[in-house]
Amino acid sequence: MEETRGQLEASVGFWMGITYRKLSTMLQQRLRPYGLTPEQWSVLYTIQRSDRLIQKEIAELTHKDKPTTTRILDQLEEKGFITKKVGELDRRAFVVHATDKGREVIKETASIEQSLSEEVRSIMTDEEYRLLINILLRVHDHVDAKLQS
Amino acid sequence: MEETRGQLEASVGFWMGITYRKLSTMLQQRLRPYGLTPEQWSVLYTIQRSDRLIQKEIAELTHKDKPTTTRILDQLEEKGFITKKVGELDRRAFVVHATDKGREVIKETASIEQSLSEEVRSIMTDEEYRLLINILLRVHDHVDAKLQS
DNA sequence: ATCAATTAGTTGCTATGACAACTATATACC
DNA sequence: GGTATATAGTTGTCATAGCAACTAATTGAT
Repeated sequence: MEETRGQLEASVGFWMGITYRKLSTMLQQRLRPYGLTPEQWSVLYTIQRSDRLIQKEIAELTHKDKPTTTRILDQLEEKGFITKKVGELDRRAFVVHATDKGREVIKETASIEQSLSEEVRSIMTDEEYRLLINILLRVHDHVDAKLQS
Repeated sequence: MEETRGQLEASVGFWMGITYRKLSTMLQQRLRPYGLTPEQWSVLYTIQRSDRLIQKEIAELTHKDKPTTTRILDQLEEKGFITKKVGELDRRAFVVHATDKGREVIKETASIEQSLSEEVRSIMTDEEYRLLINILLRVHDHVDAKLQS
């Protein structure tokens, strides 16, 4: 079956990228009316869920590097979804929290992300789903460990 | 186990993205000495494998859109890995083929991509690997069908 | 207490990808 | 044959990500 899919079918990495981008595009289309991209959504969701995080913590939770986090936060701030406040204990750090508008947009859009997740989940068995997550985490951790060295 | 991984663990899409980027970064680091990125590598590999493709075909085989394909081909051409020739039958199209230098660099680097693929494959059973590919394709096809409409 | 090393965040550069608007050529319809 | 439509490719814009170099504040070592 895979033989009909082009020359790179043997490389699970390429298929992971292709499938991920398709999923991301679909979420992007559904979120567009709310003025959020999928990555902005995930950052805002993380902020709103655990309020009073600093950027470093947001970066860790969302698995983004610091420059990417800075820029996504800039966009969320421009759109009025978050505010940044210089840390009281550590004046290098910014404490980020969601505005009412930010909490509101997450409330409105949470079902969009959730329904896409459920849609994906529905095309496989629970056992397959569990295994998929498990394999992704194993691959991630393996490669992550190698990248440190 | 997944509960310790942050707030987005329920969304397989986010984990697919995070894991894919880790894999891509690792391949990027290993390919760097050869002056190729993972995406450039996959395009050049595809060209060198089925010579005399036109850009549209390359785009389809590598699952990239036309603008992205144009730009990656521009970079490969600048580096002397490919040449473009106006099509004889269809003067809108460019026939792309790999130069000796392009074929040489794929020969030198094929083992890098292969060993990373094998490394990934080694951290799961054959059955898990088969299932992973199969699930990725199913998700891809499902979302792809939805995106058309 | 001072100076070095660490840490939080920013800025710049490059690559990729989605999307829209565009040019040039080819095909179809009448 | 001429016009409408489709197709191949390009260009521009924005968002994300990796990487390197940077600033400012903090911590640590003596």
